[in-house]
Amino acid sequence: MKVIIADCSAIYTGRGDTSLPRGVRSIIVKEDGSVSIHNDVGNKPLNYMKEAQFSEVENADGEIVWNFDSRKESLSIVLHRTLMMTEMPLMQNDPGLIRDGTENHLQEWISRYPELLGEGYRFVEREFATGNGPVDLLVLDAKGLPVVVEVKRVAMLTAVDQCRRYVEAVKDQGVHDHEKGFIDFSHARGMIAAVDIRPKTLEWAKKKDIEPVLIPSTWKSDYSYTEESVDSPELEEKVSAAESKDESVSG
Amino acid sequence: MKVIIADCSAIYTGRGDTSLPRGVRSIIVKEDGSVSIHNDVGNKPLNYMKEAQFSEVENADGEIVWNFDSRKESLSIVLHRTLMMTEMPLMQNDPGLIRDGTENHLQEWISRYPELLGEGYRFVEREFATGNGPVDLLVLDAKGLPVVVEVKRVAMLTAVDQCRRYVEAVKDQGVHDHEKGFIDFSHARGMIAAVDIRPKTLEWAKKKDIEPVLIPSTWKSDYSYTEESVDSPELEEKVSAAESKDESVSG
DNA sequence: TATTAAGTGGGGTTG
DNA sequence: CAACCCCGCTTAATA
Repeated sequence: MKVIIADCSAIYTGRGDTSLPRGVRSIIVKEDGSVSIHNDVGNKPLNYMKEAQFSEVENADGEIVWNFDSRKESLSIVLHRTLMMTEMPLMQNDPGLIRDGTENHLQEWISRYPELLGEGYRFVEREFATGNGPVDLLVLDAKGLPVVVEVKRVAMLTAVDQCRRYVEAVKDQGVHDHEKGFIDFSHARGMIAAVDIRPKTLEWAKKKDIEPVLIPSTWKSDYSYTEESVDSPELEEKVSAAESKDESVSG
Repeated sequence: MKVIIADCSAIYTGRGDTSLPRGVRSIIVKEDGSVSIHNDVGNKPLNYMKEAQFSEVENADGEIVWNFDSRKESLSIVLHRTLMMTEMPLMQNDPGLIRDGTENHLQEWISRYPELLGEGYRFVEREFATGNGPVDLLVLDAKGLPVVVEVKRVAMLTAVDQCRRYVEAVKDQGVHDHEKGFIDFSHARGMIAAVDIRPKTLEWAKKKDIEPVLIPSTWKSDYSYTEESVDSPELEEKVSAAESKDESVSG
């Protein structure tokens, strides 16, 4: 990884178009060709590009220009004055971050306890294809009628939007020949299962006949207690995989 | 800005929970207290936190531990071995990035040419509050009926969701006493104005009575040609504002 | 402070 | 490759 401090300006064209006025910033170039320009505020870079093709040229004013190009975008950085440049090797094949308590975990956990959603509810499928995107959970209520469940940690208005879209999509399917038996989607209902449902979202969901279900925030501790394949094994796996490949300074 | 290269590990708790296994990475600490941990791939940090309260302690193994705390979250970094540490001042009051061709620009441009949306259409308001979020454009059609317009550069399914939510929200308002006259929202319609509408989105929009309108991709050149208050003035304003406040090394 | 939405969103997954 | 969705999204604007 290279770190450069420089009085620089930049122009990006690609998915958008941006220009960065002249100023002293840090430029970080990674081993894979990724580059980012940082000011001294916040975590996001001002400009950036990943896995780019690098080339150095000189402009009409005799200044160094770094070009980073990929198929669809390009970033051009003018180094008006370079104040510092250092380079240090980092770990290769970084195992990366272990996330816990993600929506995916929550979804998996709820699928094991469908009774949380309603008495007599039965789990059918996760990530069920509706035709307008996969819905988190497909379950059957006590009467055997399908319920389409959008799982969220925090539910906002867009969760209601999503859920309605799925309900309407499955209704278009009519009767579905599922491996677990025929499912008649013509009377499908929508449901939002979330640890936190915002007041406005709650109101809107009820108005649109999407049933809100609150999941107790204690689910996480129960999850890590019951589900042994989550914490340490995943970590150990990642670490050992990384170590076996790693040839970096950390070895 | 400080840049540290260290063999480190980290634990974050806050909006989620993550753990970062031990490895050599770069740690960047900015002037405002923001911190981020980078590996040698991509532009995104592994762990990060903004505007945090810093404290340094020592753990049971005699290693240095950096804690970054804010009201709702905390990041703890164990420095097993520090390999490098440098510090350099950057520009203060960075003018930041100038974006061009944003959705906001597109929205403003369309509002000047409401005829694009339909013959005899009149512009009423941008960012009109619907009660379920602000809609990009509120216009009146040739008959004087309100049309709620969602503007997008690229329209996906969520654009249809949004637009429908706005239409349904304004319909709840009934007759609205707008400064430009009474508007009867009971017959409000929805519209998506976008440079690119994806096939599936187009299909879904039609199905849900949201009228799709394609904006020619040439809008950008027309915009920068006709709208003089966009490019150079904004840049100059930002730069001069920054310079007047700036006390950094770039001055 | 909370809500809402855009972003060069990033990144992973699935068809 | 496109479509779709989660993310500790981040950041900005607005009420």
